[in-house]
Amino acid sequence: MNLKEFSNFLGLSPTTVSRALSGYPEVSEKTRRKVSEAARIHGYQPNLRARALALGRSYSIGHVLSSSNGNELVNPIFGDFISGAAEAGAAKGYSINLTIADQSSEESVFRKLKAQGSVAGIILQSPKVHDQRIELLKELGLKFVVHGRSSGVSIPYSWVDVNNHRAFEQATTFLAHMGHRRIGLINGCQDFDFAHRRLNGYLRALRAARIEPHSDLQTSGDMTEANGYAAAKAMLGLESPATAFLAASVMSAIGARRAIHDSGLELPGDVSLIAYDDDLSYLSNRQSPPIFTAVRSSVREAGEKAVNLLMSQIEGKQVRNDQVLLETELVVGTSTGPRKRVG
Amino acid sequence: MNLKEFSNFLGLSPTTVSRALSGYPEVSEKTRRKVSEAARIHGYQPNLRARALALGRSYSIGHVLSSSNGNELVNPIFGDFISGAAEAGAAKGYSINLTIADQSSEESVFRKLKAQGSVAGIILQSPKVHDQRIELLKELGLKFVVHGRSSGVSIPYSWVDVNNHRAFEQATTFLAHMGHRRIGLINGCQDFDFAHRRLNGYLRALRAARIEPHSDLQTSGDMTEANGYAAAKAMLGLESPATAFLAASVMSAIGARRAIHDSGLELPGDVSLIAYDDDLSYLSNRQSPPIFTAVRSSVREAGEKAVNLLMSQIEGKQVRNDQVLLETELVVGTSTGPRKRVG
DNA sequence: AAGCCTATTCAAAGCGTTTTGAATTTCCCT
DNA sequence: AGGGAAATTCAAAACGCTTTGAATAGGCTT
Repeated sequence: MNLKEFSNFLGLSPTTVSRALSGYPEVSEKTRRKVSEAARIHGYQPNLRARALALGRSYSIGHVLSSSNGNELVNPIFGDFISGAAEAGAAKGYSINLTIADQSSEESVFRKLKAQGSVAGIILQSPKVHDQRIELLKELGLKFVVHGRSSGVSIPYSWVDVNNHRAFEQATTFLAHMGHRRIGLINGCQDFDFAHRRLNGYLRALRAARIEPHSDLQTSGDMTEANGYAAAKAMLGLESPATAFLAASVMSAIGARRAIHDSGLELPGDVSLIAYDDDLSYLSNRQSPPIFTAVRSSVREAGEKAVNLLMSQIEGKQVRNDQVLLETELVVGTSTGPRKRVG
Repeated sequence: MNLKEFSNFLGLSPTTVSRALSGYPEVSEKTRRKVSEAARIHGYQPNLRARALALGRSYSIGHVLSSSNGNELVNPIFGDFISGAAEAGAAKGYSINLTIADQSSEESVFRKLKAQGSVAGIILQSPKVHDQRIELLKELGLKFVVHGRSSGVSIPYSWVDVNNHRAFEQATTFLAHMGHRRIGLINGCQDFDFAHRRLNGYLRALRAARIEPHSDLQTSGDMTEANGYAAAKAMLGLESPATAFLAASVMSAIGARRAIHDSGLELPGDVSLIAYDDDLSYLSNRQSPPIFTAVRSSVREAGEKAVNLLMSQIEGKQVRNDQVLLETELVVGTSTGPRKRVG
């Protein structure tokens, strides 16, 4: 059933029906009621494609999932992030348009999204240090919000990020106060901006505590269980082994925990461990007390915030470069304790 | 730049340009080359919304993410599944349309997708036992493929599923052959069809091995680390404790592993553990030897297969009810061993 | 060079909305 | 009852594409 048929059936013009349904004031309350009642009963809904064409905009928010070719690593936070984003969008009638692109085709995907007009705006994920895509998106004139920031990009843009620097500085300091001086950092991939900031926060705290940083105690890589295991295992095997760890995700923390057990050590008796906790729904660390001492910030909430920012940009008149910095909370769980005195 | 401008610029009619770009035979090779060259240089791409309207179909595949209200649990397999789906879709120019709905609004979301014509077809996720949505989708005349099956639904429909029954039967038998007789099942939520089938596979193997099933040894719930821990902990505390576990996901297996260590037991010395492994990219169990003995099937592959099935249904003339049953492989890792003889 | 058939190209009519500007109705006032 | 303003309603023109049916150009044959 299309508008023409439906309005014929009602004995009204398409104009009136369209206006009645969109809530314009030029239509009498009586006919509006009649129309919306009939629409409900007969299940009439305006065709979204036609509507988008006439309106010149699509009620859809683009996400481009990047598949680093070959290595098809899906970010574990993706599910929770997108679910938050979808919910925030749904509240205003937006749905999510998901595309996938490898590094080489990403630019052309953005251009296509722009030319085809299939999205009203874009959420950019996992920015790298000096991420080229930000300038590209500005240049293309696409509206976007970045989940994260990109060090080295000087033009203004809109973002939602966690205070990663402060989070890792705080966590490192916490361990230092417990007497730990061999603190291993199991970081995410260095290319990513958030990993970069976390490293800086860690180094800053070490400096403040007058602890010499050691490259042996700093690793970075995919935030998988396996990598967490390998990194922790290596740092426990050093001549002067780590007595505490900072893991970039609960997933790597789980791997580290396995390495600790494998090495015949106890948590938190022999070794301490702090995780960065994205508060993922299927990997909850919200027991009381929490399993892992952690710096926590909900990635779902970040998804919601990012979409809300984007929508205010879409609906707003002027371009705004709103920025939201989320703080983490340090929650103390059962994985940390004072450094064990040897001998 | 739209078609009219672009064709004006080329000194050709919109008709010819449109045909040249869509590869119709009625246009000379010479002009086609000229047109596509110019399109590349000037970055012309047909507006997707207008195209969809004219063609009467959208190049988009719908996924409805269900947010069981309040409890916002995102399925951990979602990321990998959707990434496989997106990739298969992208190969044929389809993008993914993601909507979110809670249980109560799900039906109206389907109706809306149909009425608005915003998707060419739908992928239905995580079917329950006798899932109402299947009949609804048939009735609405939407094309769809189910990821999983639904026991109790008798009408024919298209699906991609793993042989869950066989997988759990095989895993249980494997443990029984190692001498285990107290085998705990840490299952997914019973409402879901896959959990139902897994339970049946487990029971069948027990029967074949002449082991009496015990309700103490069967739990079901969200496939989280926390639940895996709680379930295993309880079964290890029984008067006659479990000596082996089957976990419905690697995530619950990790929780179970923690419970085992917490109870002062060793893996696989004291207790054995088999996981169902979705082969998630960030939770890989592909080390050699694998950490967990597991029944494995890639959920990413399932995503690809489901979308391919859907697209053949969309593009094909007649409605086909293709069905794909994926088999799991049993990979032996370091988490299983013969039952420890006591005393 | 004329004639015919085929290979190209084009103008115009959709697709299902929204929206502009005009036409109609309604209502109130004198 | 008549006139004018305000409140409703409508016809027609976009939006940017595809596609049908008609028109033109091109290539052969005689």
